[in-house]
Amino acid sequence: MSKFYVTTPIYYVNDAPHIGHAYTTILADVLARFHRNAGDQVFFLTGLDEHGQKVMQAAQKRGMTPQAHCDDLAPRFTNLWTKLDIRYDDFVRTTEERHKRVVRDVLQRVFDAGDIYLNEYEGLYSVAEERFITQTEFDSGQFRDVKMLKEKNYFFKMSKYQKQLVDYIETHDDFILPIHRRNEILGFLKQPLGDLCISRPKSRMDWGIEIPFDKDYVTYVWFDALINYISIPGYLYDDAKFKQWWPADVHLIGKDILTTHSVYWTTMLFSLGLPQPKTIFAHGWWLIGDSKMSKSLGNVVNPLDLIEQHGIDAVRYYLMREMVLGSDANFTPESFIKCYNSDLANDFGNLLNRVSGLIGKNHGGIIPTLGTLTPAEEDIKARADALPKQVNAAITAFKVQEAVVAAIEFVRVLNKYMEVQAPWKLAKTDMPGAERVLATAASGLRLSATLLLPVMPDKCAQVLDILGSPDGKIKLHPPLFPRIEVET
RNA sequence: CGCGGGGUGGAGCAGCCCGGUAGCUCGCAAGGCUCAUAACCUUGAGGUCGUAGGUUCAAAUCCUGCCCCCGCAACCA
Repeated sequence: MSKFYVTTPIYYVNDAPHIGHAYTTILADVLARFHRNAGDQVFFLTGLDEHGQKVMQAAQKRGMTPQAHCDDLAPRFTNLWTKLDIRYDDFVRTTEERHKRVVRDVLQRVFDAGDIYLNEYEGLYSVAEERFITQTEFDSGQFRDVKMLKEKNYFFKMSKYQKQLVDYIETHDDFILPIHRRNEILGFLKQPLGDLCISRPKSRMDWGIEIPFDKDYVTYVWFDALINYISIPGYLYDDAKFKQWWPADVHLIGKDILTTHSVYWTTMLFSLGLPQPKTIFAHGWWLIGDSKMSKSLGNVVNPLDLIEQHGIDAVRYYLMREMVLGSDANFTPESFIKCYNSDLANDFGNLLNRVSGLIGKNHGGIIPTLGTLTPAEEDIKARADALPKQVNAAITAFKVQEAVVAAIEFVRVLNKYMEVQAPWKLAKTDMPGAERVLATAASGLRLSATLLLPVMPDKCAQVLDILGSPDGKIKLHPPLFPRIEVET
């Protein structure tokens, strides 16, 4: 038995959650559930990033104080997580004192260690990005709201750790995944790394955590936010807890925030003398019908709509089944319906109906016991024995799609087995044979449901309840995944 | 030389890091079954894995060149 500490990014509270937030969080939940089922001690942390300029602006626009704005939006996230069946172990809000005190302490420590210095800087500042940009970046034309700004600020000596970071990445294969992201970062690190501006003068922006050694400044939102990964497990305040959980096993992130995690965060940890997380995993984006999801295009998918129509488990299944971790995936209602009908209705749900129906009709509703195996059952059993290992290996390698596919393929094997053995025929001539087949199918279905439990907690629990145990009585049930009929 | 992603049977994809007879789902055709959510099962048609070279006994997979497609104001996993 080991421990598993998984994090999601803490989401920036300037708007309502969308499918992207939901995806990352569901992914974390699925991994967490797999590890819990494997007997691991699990700590699953998610939460909200509530400081920074954009939050302040969003609040101003609504005529609210930043805190009131955050307090208003926070339940929209937590309520969604409830609806999505997310079982996190802790939920951090960066405006909480238990987080802020650690950020202040970290700033002080890094400062005392000589890794923070004050410097006057004049340069191009992107209001939108909340940071100074280089001339090259400005020339790219990708930044708006750029103005010349001259001010004193505190800088973190990121450059000091560049070599150490490169060495670390090169000697730790699983540190940044997938591999192409690792190469991307190594490529980025071939250029000299600058230092990171980590302060904002209150005169310009005061919605943040005050820097302990200079009350005229608050700290940069990323320097604040990243620390949640250690503040919540008790860094500096609960040694036992911190020792138990840190380093994290995986920081799940979207590919857009790879640099902040693999460069900013890692060098911060070096400065603190803390071990690095085992893995930083950057997944891809959900594209909506081949284009990026964006609010201005109006194609942002609200996960709640889908859930209301088809149930949370189907949505969780689709998201895990469809995206190869690390690549982008395409979200369309059509592909959702295909995936649902094919895997869940026709294969999984239908197999349950076949098995439970036959047991009900021919065997008095009592789930038969196995009896003597024939080669056909030996074959099923061999596959069944191999399956959990296969699924666990896939999960360990962050190949969630593979794990899900392996489980559903086994369901197809069972459907085929049923077809070949035809227990509905055997019932007329060979009752023990019919029982043997149905017992095998029921047991296989229980295994599939057990393996898919992390992905579809509710539906799989229902399957396990319906099929109970050998010798038990099946429960009557409506179709678990009614087919979605598409009107043409 | 801006950055990144991608080009695999009709559609959507996996495989590529760790070379070894090209796989899945959907669709299509024929057949089977009839317990089941018009679901299930079998067989078949259909691909020189963008392209030109290279390495190798062997390349979708590694290397090099080229072509084509997509995304890149803000929001944002």
